[in-house]
Amino acid sequence: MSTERPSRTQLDRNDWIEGAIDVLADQGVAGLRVEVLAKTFGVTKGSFYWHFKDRQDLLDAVVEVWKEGRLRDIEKQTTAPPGKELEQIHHVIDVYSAVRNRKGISIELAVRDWARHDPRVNAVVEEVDSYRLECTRKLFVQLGFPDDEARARSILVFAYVFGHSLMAYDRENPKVTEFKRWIAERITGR
Amino acid sequence: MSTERPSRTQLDRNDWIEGAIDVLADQGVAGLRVEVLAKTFGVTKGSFYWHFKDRQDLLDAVVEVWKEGRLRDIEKQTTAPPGKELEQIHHVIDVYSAVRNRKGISIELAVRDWARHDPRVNAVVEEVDSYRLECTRKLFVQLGFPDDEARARSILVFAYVFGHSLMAYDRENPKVTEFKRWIAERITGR
DNA sequence: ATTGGTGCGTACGGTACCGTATGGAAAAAT
DNA sequence: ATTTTTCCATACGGTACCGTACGCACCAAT
Repeated sequence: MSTERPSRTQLDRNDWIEGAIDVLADQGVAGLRVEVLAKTFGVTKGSFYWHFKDRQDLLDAVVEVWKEGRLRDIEKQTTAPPGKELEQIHHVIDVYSAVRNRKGISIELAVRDWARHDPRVNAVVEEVDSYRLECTRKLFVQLGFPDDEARARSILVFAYVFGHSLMAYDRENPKVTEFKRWIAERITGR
Repeated sequence: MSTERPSRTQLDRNDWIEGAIDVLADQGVAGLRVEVLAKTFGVTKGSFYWHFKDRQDLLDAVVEVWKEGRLRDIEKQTTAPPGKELEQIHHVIDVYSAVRNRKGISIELAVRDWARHDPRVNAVVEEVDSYRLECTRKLFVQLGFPDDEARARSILVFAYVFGHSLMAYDRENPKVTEFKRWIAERITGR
């Protein structure tokens, strides 16, 4: 229905995982059913149970792939040449609260909701959050802020962007861009 | 298992709805099953289908009750006598990001996740959000901020508190209180 | 040509639900 | 004391899944 590959002859573990992440993005874990997912690939679950032990095996793999992807992205987005730190932080805020990257936000929210009911997922999310906060803290420190203030600002950064995506406030408001800029300035400014 | 009433002889519609909200808080909509809910009351679903047309009927009622409750709370929490506006805003931030009120936060997150997959619920959430933002805007205006800035600060307030509850950053960090205070100051200060 | 592994289809039993039909006890109304 | 209404139990059919057993076609190696 959505992401139908031009019917490659074979499916491997990664194809299943990517498909699962697509479903996760717009249905949540609850919508992640083996037989349904198989149908989107045009195969039966006989194929699925060849590549995976059971449904939980797929879920574990999804979390793992998500985690690795996040850690890589965070590292990429929080390394800045000296003098570009502020710009980099603004970039982070933009990426997470943008209308583009809609899918990324959906995945983020789906995983977080998943984490609320699954301790193992929750542990992964906490790990990712810690890394995010730590990397952002460093950026603020390099900007000359004291360590505690850098920590507080990092928390504010991500609480804001995630909360903003929760509220989905992008409903046809022409001043939204202006508000976003003001807020970003408020978070990062002196 | 959780909120077992001392077995009142009868159950009415409201009992079911309140029980449903409890389940919603710690399982999400996906965990809201008729037969399961009946079991927590010590009755069978025969009782449920007496009070409700079907499962959707219960879900609609839950959303409605949630909405009304929110609107009342918002009004209560955003009316301040002149001179107490700042204090009131800080109170709002506290309530939503507190360790107490854990259930309220769980419900809030569950409803928001629900809204992502149900347009009708989404409409209600947007309505509630609008009211929250509007009421908070007024408080900021009364504090002397220009209108646009008041709007931006309102968005920041709720994006922050919801995002903060998403991150669940209250894990044994002794400085959390201090950070929260700094952030709240940053959001409301000049 | 035969063998063995790979990748998937088919078929099955089992579970957890939803919604309906029906009956029955107990309280309320008459 | 009936009758009616209220509230719930029981029983049933149906659906959407999960996981397993097994079969079959295809390809590679020998």
